[in-house]
Amino acid sequence: MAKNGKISDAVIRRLPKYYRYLGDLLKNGINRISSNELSRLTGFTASQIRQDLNNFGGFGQQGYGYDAKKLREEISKILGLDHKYKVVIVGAGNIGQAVANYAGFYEEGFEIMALFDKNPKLVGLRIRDLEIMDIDDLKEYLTHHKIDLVVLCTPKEASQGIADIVTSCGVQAIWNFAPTDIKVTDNVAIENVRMNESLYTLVYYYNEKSNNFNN
Amino acid sequence: MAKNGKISDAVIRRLPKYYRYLGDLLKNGINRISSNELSRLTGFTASQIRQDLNNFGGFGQQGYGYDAKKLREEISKILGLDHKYKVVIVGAGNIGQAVANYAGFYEEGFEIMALFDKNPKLVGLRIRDLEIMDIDDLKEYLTHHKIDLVVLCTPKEASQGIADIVTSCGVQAIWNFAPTDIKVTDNVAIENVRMNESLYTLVYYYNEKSNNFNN
DNA sequence: AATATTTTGTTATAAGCATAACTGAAGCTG
DNA sequence: CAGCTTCAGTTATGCTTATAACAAAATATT
Repeated sequence: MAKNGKISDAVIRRLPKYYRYLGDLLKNGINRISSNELSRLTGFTASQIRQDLNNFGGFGQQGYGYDAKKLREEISKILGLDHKYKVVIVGAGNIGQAVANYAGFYEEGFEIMALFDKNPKLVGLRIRDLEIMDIDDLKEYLTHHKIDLVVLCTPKEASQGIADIVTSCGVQAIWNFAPTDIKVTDNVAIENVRMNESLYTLVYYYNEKSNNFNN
Repeated sequence: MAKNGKISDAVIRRLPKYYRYLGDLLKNGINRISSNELSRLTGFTASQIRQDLNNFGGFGQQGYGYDAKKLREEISKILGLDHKYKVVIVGAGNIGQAVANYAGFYEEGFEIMALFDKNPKLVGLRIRDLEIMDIDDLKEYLTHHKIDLVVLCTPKEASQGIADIVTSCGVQAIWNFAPTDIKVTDNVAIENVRMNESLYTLVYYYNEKSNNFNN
């Protein structure tokens, strides 16, 4: 752990993977798991796994391992997946609709309350049970509904403006799919999904491997 | 740089961001940029930026800075964005369609050649200029077309199987949107877009910040 | 033209992170 | 139930990555 006592970002980003594999194990009826076995599954070293989990307390037992169900619940609590979250999607284009339609989020407690878009051709259209609303009504909506999380799927030119609006209405978490950097105050959590950067990185490694073949 | 002479992943993943901001600068008619100014824009330290760029050669000039156009071209070459790539999307559901419809990829040289899906209701449907093809014809298609990159947007149960098929047909790059770990041989580049993990991480930080408020 | 300033390239230092090693507790075996 | 094995928790080590410092080169200034 860092000297300031804060858990490092790298650790936090490994937790969802543990969470996923523990879920898989439970589905297969396996309830006992060692750091060694988890290492084999996740690709992280057993040492790292033990250290990661120990940041939050001793969830395991020497000579036995970890109880998969208990451990998964603990990680769930750490991440906050034991709560429900009210979500609004802004930008109901391709990505916005894809997020809205992704059933997996519902299962984990993310409830999509509304979708907004600027495009009159989209406004009024129904996605799942929700009618896409006019973005001009976003501020009004947010002042009357306590929303935890806004998914930002707007074109990059509009993103900062929307972010300003939603944070001014008290929203404290933004999941940003726009390929731009959003500035928010320190009390707002923001997480970027940078598909462009991901793709470019892939291409780099693709070429690196292809070049090897030509040597 | 690491001892083995290989550029570290962290460096590679910063390059797209430099690339993006350099593009923005050029759009605004700015052609001279210092590491200090780039630092202000990207949030990375000037020191890190200089070190990153120096991994690939001295693109700047002391006392002057970097020529934005030249530097952007260099990064383009490093990442391989100066080439064109033929892309096939497997899984034409929400995410597959979103990727297909995202115009930005075309601009950067990624040409979507075909879409495949298993669902008979989707097969035959047109996305942009492309008719969604039956997944049973995927192997046949790949044996007759040289494809650089496959975008995997299938349900997680199907993903490994599809990955096996496409790699056996010589595809050496997979952009995986399925929330599962795909095993590929060492000559295949794989990049995962883990939306679940991104969302869970966001929720962790959201709660961390909210808790602070209650103290 | 001489000097001060800017700014990179590069080296040195420090911080962060991951791996390895160790200790002791619990489970397993004969 | 004694000894052996397993395995988590924890400490120590090593490596990687980021930051800071510095020297040299080019630019800008007077």
